[in-house]
Amino acid sequence: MRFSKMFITTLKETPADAEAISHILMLRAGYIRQLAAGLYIYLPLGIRVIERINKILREEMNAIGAQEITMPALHPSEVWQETGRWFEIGDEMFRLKDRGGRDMCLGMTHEEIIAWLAAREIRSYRDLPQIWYQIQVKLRDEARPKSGVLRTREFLMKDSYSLDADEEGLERSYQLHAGAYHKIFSRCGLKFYMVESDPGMMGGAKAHEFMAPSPAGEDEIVFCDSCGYAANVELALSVPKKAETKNWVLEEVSTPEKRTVQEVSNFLQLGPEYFIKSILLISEKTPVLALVRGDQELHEKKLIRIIGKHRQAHEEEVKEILGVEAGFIGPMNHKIRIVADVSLKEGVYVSGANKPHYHLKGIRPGRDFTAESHDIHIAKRGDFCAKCNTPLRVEQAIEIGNIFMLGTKYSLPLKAFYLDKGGQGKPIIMGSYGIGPARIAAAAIEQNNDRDGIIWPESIAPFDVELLPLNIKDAKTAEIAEKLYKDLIEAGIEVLIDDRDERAGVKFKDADLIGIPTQIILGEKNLKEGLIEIKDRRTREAVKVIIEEAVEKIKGKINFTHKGRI
RNA sequence: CGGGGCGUAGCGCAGCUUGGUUUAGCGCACCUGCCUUGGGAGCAGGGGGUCGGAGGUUCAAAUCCUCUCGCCCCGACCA
Repeated sequence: MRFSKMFITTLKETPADAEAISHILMLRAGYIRQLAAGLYIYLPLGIRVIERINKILREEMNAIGAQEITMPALHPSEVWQETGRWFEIGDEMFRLKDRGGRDMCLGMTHEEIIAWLAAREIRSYRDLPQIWYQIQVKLRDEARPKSGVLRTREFLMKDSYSLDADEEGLERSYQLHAGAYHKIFSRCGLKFYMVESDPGMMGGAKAHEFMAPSPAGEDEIVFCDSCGYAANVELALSVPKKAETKNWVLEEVSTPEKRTVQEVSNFLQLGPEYFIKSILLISEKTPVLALVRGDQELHEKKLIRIIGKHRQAHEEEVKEILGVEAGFIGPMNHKIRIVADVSLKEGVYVSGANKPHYHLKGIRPGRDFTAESHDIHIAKRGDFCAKCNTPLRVEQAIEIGNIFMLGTKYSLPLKAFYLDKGGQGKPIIMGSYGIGPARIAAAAIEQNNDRDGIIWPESIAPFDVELLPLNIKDAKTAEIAEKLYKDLIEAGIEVLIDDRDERAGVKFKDADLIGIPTQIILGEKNLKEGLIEIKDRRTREAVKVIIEEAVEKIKGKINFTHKGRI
């Protein structure tokens, strides 16, 4: 491809709207343009990267026996009503009516459509297992699109779905996907982790996320370097540092106007780890008192899994239910359900006395109150691994893929059944698996860039090499550049030749910005000696080679295995 | 949805507080010519905006007021 013919518009300055590195660089280097919030145009360079990623996706999906199909982005509401998600999902679903007044929606994911298809086409256990996938657009009316291509309202997704006869089959399909995902992200040159994740509204028993560590990521993941435990903070278990058990006897202490843990802690000159925070919540059925240690934060999502959907109680409700004003609530003498964090299994604490302006010192869990014990705090750095007691690490990351075991959540309502060997009708066991190609591209940039621009992993760069004839008006330069260009293409290498009549500085700057991993520099002085330069974008190391040997040397530098070309 | 910031030429910005001396300005980009060719050159000439939109105040509005649309960031949410 010729630079002069290709639509490449680089920007010298950082657009004011961009903050994330990948967003800034994709804009500046001419990969994308923004149409509206969360809606992006992919320019010629951008689509080349996406296509290369998609090629890897297809190869690895096909390798585990998955079959490509394509489903509509526009869905009738009925299938979504049958699984209930039409009603469960709120504003995030784009809804519309067709000319006949029928409710429709734009597909945010395709479990319903797959189950619909399976219900019609799968009849016997002999038809199973199946893995179907597509690389197609998803539409979600995100509350807050952000960080360029990292969170958008319309995005490409490789989504696959497994159909199995039983749980063992699902486990196999799940493992096949986990394996394929490892290969995909490795081939894309990403640093990533597979972590346990919350199945959330997708339903089902087990789920994992693939996370590319980056400060631009929206997720936090917790790691144990000793036993390998890795999980999203949304469900990560941890054991907070123990507080020394004091020799207190149970006594009331006066704490006038001191309501928050912070205030009482300062007032009594005691660390927050000696306090019990008591939070009254109203779940769908009943009030629940949640207890966490004063230095811990209550984790809403963990609690949802235990008591279901809930909200904080209003001030009046606190008085009505517990008979005391907020700020002086303690765990003792209540008749309602109490859920305490695991860190409160033992120790001795201070908490509200259930009496205005008084706290109780010397409270012992078990003796003074009883509660259900669950991990309901937010795991943080320095906490200990719940499995092996090693200090945990926390890292920010971009979610680049996820895998879910769904079970029968979709097959039952959509009547996707098959007949087993005994002629019995059984629901198909499903799994669903997603990867966002744009997030792979953005994560690759977040993980690989420098002051001058992008440094693409070879496998997903828009081109393998960029040819830089510095002075295109010099006849010899032009002639050698053209020959090299043709020879490289013939050798199966994808080349961008900067054939513009620009000064050397401009070409260098653009080449570094665009980030093609290998640069071939043709300067007049070197050419006179029969030499060209092969320069590595990442290390900036350059080697001079004899023109005649250039093609072989370049082929040697490019990692062909990475591209799956062998 | 709550909080904050911002909309002036393709991009980055100044002007707005104290309305009129601005036919709205600067840098980059763009067009023409000369010159230059190893890290976003130089000189000369030139084109382009009516200040997000609507309404209002005023003799006079980019500047003041009201409404509205859009974008970014933090939070909530996130199948």
